[in-house]
Amino acid sequence: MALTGIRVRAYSYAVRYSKEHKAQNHENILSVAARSFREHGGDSSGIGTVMKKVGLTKGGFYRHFRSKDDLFVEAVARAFDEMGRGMLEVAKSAPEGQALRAMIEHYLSPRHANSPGMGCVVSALGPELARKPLSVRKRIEVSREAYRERILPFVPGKTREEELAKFQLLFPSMAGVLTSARMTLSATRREQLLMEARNFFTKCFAEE
Amino acid sequence: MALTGIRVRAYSYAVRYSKEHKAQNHENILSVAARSFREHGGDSSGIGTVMKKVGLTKGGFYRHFRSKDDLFVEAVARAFDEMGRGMLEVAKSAPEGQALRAMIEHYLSPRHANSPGMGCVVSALGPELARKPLSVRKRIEVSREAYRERILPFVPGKTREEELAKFQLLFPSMAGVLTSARMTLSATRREQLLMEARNFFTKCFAEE
DNA sequence: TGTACATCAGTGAACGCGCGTTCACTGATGTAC
DNA sequence: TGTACATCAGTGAACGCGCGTTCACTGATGTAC
Repeated sequence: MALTGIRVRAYSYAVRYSKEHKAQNHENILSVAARSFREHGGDSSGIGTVMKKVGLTKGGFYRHFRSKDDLFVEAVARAFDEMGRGMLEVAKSAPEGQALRAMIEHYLSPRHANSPGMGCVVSALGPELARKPLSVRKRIEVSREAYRERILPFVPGKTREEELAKFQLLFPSMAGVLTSARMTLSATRREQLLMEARNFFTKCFAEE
Repeated sequence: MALTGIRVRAYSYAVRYSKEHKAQNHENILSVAARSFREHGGDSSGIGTVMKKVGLTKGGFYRHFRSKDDLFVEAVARAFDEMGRGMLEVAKSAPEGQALRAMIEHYLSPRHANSPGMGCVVSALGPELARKPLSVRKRIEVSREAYRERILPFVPGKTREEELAKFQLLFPSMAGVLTSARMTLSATRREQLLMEARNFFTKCFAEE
């Protein structure tokens, strides 16, 4: 055993399942986790549950990730990516000059409010992310910045600083409103809040 | 034992500790919990830790609360109350007509961003609250509404509906920005974000 | 062509740990008589 | 005035449970020879 580590491997052995098979399971774990974390929070969604939903047993988890923290970081990255992809689609299929408006309406839609598992990471996990240890927060900030960079081209502004400043106000504010909407029990009051917020943010950020 | 339950009690017996002593411990548990929940989240701050900080053992907890959920609800109520009290102080010591502006500056201060354990419940626990079972959310909504009613007199508006609409936009938005600020690793970027947000919200809501 | 064997994704049982909760007990109190 | 006793806040050990993690094992694969 100890010797094999030193021995030069001139060829690669076959694996039980194809590389594609493993990659597929890896993807499945990630996307199930990305949803589960946003839906139930990091502490309340366990590895066992995630793996069962993927169709595997929890023991196999560690062939894919080194720890739950690792999964968390990668699932959050996946969630930011999904969210970014959705936003880009909305922006690109909006009429000329209406991209940001369309994104605001998408973000503050009842649909988004009612499906946290498929929605914005900040609104679903923000405070929890802020409490994570530094090493985790550093990695999460990277994927958050990637998300921001995808949205930024659709934020009006003369300079990049101006765009950044607007983004940093608009998106966190919308996240807060969305969280607040999710806290609101009455469906009519929730939808009213979302509507007022759509009007407000559109007027402030997406009108010329 | 079984019989004593049926017997009519014509008087009340003395207790080991005075009523004040128990009430004091009750208060201590609540305020330690209110802080601990906001600092570490509901799942990560345990009854044992809270009781130890109060100077008691965890077994005694159930002489004060029926369950952890009960503590959570009451601690959140306490947190809303503390927050409301602080806000009122800020509002009342502000110059004439500057109350809301002062509250915005207080809310979006670096001090508030750096001490989640003593700050806004929505910013520290929002998504978690939205995930709680209905019975818990109902009780929490009550204390949130009490908080809102204390702030409302300082929100400008011709009708109550107008004030409500403004409150519902301003405070959740600020909560989102605060959470986002707490997620931001760079202290300078965090303070810059807070400053920009103070300017923005003041301009939008507290200027005539 | 045949066979021994290195591979590693996935299994399922087990581990230690901390949690919320329970419970028999303690002991200071002060009322009942 | 004296004493038996009901009280209940708080103690500390124990409970069951689910969690993240570990590990010996399985078994299909296909290369080395």
